[in-house]
Parts: sequence; C-alpha cells; structure tokens
Amino acid sequence: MTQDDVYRTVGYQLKRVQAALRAAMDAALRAHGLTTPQYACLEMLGQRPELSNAELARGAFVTRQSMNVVLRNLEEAGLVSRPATAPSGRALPTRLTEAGERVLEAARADVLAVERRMTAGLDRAQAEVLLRQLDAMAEALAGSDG
Amino acid sequence: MTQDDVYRTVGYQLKRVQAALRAAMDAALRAHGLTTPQYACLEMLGQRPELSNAELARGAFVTRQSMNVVLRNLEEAGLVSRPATAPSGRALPTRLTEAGERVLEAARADVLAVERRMTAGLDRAQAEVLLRQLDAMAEALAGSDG
DNA sequence: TGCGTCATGTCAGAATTCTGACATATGCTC
DNA sequence: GAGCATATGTCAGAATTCTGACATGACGCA
Repeated sequence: MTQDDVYRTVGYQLKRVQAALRAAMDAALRAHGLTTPQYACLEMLGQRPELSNAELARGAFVTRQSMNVVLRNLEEAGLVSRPATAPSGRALPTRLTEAGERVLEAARADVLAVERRMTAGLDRAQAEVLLRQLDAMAEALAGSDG
Repeated sequence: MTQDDVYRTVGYQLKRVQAALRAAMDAALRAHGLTTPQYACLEMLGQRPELSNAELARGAFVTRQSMNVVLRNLEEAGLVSRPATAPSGRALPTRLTEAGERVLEAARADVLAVERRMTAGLDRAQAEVLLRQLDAMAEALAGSDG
C-alpha cells in the first residue's frame, strides 16, 4: 500500500529533513567550536538581548534545565554573560560578549549557507507559502499540549 | 529587521513543527504505553518485517546503539522478537509479535489522528507538493554529510 | 585459499536532555 | 498586610542518545 506508507507521511519527512538539517548544521558549526543548540542560543541573543534562561529555553524548544547547561558552557567559553543577581524577579538577563558577537557573526554565514542549500529548490513565493504552512501546522498541534 | 528574522526561517519553523509533533505524538502514545521512537520502530516493522537493528536505526535517524536500546525494551515488553542467532551474517531479523501487532494497530489510529490534525489546513494537492518539497530539502542536505 | 573491505551487533563511557522537586520573587486577590 | 498562583533558577537523579571501540560474518579480489 503506497497510500498509507509511513515513509511518505508529512510527519516522517519532517523528521527526515530535520535530522539532515541538524547534521548539516553540526558539521558547519564544528569549525566554529559550536553545537547547534549553542548557536541557536547565540542567535536568539543576537536578535534580542536580555533574554532570560527560561525564555531562551522556550525559543529553543528545550527545558530550562537543558538550556541552563548550554548557557553555562557558553558563559564558560566567554561568549555570553549574565549578571550575578537578578535586577527584577529571578530572571537573569543574558547578553552576548564581544567575543560572542564575533563568533555568532562568523557562524551565521555558514548556517545561512546551509539554509540556502536546503531551500535552493524553492523560489521566494514557494518559501513564503512553506513558512505559512509550517506555521499553521505548528499552531494546529499546539492546541492540545502547549 | 524582519527579513532576516531567525524565527521566520524555514529551519526554525521546521524545528518548531517537529517539536510540536513530537510532543503531540508522545501524548497520544502515552495511553498505549509507547514512546515515539518505540512507535516508529513498530511501524517500520509492521510495514516491512525482518528488518535488522541497523536498518531500523537508519529509518529512525538514530545510531545502531540507540535503536538497540529501543529494541530491547520492545523485546522485553513482548512486542517484538528476534532470533537468538543470525540466519546470515550478523543481522538479526526482527518481527512483531501478535501483541506487537495489536498495540501497533491501536496506536496507529491515534498517531494518524495527530498527523491529520497537523495537516488539516492542507488539501490533497498541497500535501503532495509539501511532501515533494520536504523530500527535495532532505536530498539537498544529504549531499554533504549523509 | 588468503586478504582487505564493509556491515552488523555489542560493550563501555560520556554527553545531552529529561522529570521531579524546591526555594525565591512577582503580582493578584481578599 | 496575608494568601495564593505563576514564573524563574537551580539541584538531584534518571533516561536517552551519542562517540569510540571491538569481534564477527559476508563478500570481492588477487
């Protein structure tokens, strides 16, 4: 039965593409001494400084605990910095250091090249439609669990 | 800058949808006592019996070692069975037990419901185009690392 | 036959991520 | 002010997945 072939479902192909993307990104980031989660973290901070650990975790779709490990490694590497005490509440606003900005800028070029390679078969209009469809799919699933 | 917003890249939205899909599947499968990797394994065996551990691993985009853990748990739960000795080479052809087939059939209904919910906004033609695009994206990335 | 290559299953250990729990800080309601 | 819900950071421990390594069996080729 070709119709119900699991390998031809959107869910399976989604996982396949994501696995390939993760592998390609890891390969591209290795030269910069970064992992994919670390890069995701830097990228979010680059676009929106002062993000807290919990906000970063939500943006990267991992738990606070997992993001905390990533953040500590980045802090130890001198790429991000957090104040010792929270200015309000318990949230610690994180910022890129100068070294972090440099590494991010260099890594971003290679990551964008991966993204372009992945979407090379799509023109601008198709990419727009795809983005909207993916957004709709995420929203449709978010209704029941988060 | 909205144009280069990381949150509006195909890569990010891909990860977002996949995270939502994984959460939805885990939630749906919990009632059947299965995890998503376990279900993926059963589904592949349901469509193609006699698959080896290494083949299942490639199909699920994990290492042989990871799949081996999944397989052992499924074996312990009595849902799959493997011969004690390899009929040829070292590969151990895995099969669903009767209990495995029953669990798979029950779980599949709920998983398909999740897939339908995710793609509810797409008509048949759009879904076909999406599948082809995802396939092309995976192929484009596979060139360098897989 | 003998050798080199490849694929497979498996062991050992580390890295990553998760669940569960707890203390702290804010804001809302009474 | 007192009480409660919510959000955050963090600790502890388990589960999952990975990298590295090794032995075994099949296959191609000299």
